[in-house]
Amino acid sequence: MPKQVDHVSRRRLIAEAVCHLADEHGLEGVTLRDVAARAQVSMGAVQRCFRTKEEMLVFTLGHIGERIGERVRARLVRSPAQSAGTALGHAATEISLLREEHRAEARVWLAFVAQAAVNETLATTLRASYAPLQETFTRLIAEAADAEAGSGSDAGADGDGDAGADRAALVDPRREARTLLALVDGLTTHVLIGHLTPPEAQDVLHAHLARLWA
Amino acid sequence: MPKQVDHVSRRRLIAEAVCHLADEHGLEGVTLRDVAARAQVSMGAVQRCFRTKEEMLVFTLGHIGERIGERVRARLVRSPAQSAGTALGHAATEISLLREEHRAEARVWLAFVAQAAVNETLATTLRASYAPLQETFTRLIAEAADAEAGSGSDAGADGDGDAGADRAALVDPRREARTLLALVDGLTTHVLIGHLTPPEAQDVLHAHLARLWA
DNA sequence: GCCGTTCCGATGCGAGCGCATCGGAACGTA
DNA sequence: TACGTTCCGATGCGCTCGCATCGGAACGGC
Repeated sequence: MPKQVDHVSRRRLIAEAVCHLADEHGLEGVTLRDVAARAQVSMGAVQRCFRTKEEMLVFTLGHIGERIGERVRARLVRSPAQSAGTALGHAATEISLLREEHRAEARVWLAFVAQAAVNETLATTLRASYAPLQETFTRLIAEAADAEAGSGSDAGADGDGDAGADRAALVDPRREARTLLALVDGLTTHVLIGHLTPPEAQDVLHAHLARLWA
Repeated sequence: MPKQVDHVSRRRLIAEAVCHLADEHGLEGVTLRDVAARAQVSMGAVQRCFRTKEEMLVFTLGHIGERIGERVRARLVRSPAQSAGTALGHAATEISLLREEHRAEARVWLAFVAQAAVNETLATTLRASYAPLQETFTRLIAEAADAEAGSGSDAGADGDGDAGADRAALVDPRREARTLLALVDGLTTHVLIGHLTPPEAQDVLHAHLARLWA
């Protein structure tokens, strides 16, 4: 066998270049030539890895989705000892992409989301990333509600003596997960366009989470 | 004076054409030629109205923002007799753009939001639309909280006897407005990419509003 | 009726795009 | 070492883009 290259890692390398360019100039600023230049490979190499530009974009989107999902998972195993409620807060903070180092990722994500609204292939890829994310959040919320129902309230300020079980029955974990996911995406968007500052968004998110249990 | 045309109405006509095209193929599918064809004018006419493409896009964005803001305002004056709480619900439903006839508007909006993340001019225009919207929601929430504090709870199911005043003090209207705005935008986005169905989003929104007062 | 002004449709230009093509470099195998 | 296979960098093609240009149509004032 003659020269052989690692296609997988090269595809990832190219996907990273796509991300950098999309972060700077939006998806419209992503051209095969610029991608090749940014990835330090030739255009021919890019064309070998991806038959068309769309194939490249779809792969990149999947790549980002995987990375974000992985980050949430990593964050969850990093803090397993604490309550499900705090774990939920950590996970939500993780996907809100508010920290400066993830701002670029958020911009790229937003660019793809907009494109997915008019491109079914991208939309499918995007949904494939959202589904497990929502699943994870649903589970976390259910666990947190169970924990709250089982023990007394740990951080509540008011003297409400009602059993948590009642509240757990009132909270629909799936609906709450959807709410949280949509809220986080909306906050991220508003930060990106400068309508909210990161601390303001953080404050909103924190308040929402706090109300979930209070 | 020789031939004179109504520039204002022509600009609006062109803006509508931009919206139609952006709805179908995203902002990338908006070219001067296609816009001219869709608006049934020549390319020269488009170039006369807008010196550059960007100027056209900025105007279009402002146009949409104005239209949405106007719709909210119209909805509010149409149902003034009811409580501030229901008015809030109506306004939120209005900007969530979930109804089929507004889905196109939502897609265009999303396309512009994504572009605004990498284009300061668009971002400024966008913020100019969000600011009064948030202002309106802040006011509505404050009024609703006041009304709740003044009278007894009207729809609460639990037998909680706490005075509403305490709760009103706990609710920060501005923060709630930010939350609601972000949630609505997130829900709209998730509907557009097919992650949620309109009824699901409607359900989430309704539950969130209900919890605001309960 | 001629003129001055405003408008616009058609056309051209340079640039940049995605994609196809191909000659040769690189490298394991015999 | 000679060969066969895999890879890739360079180049070209056809196309579309935003924008500039310009000749003439439309129309009120003199």
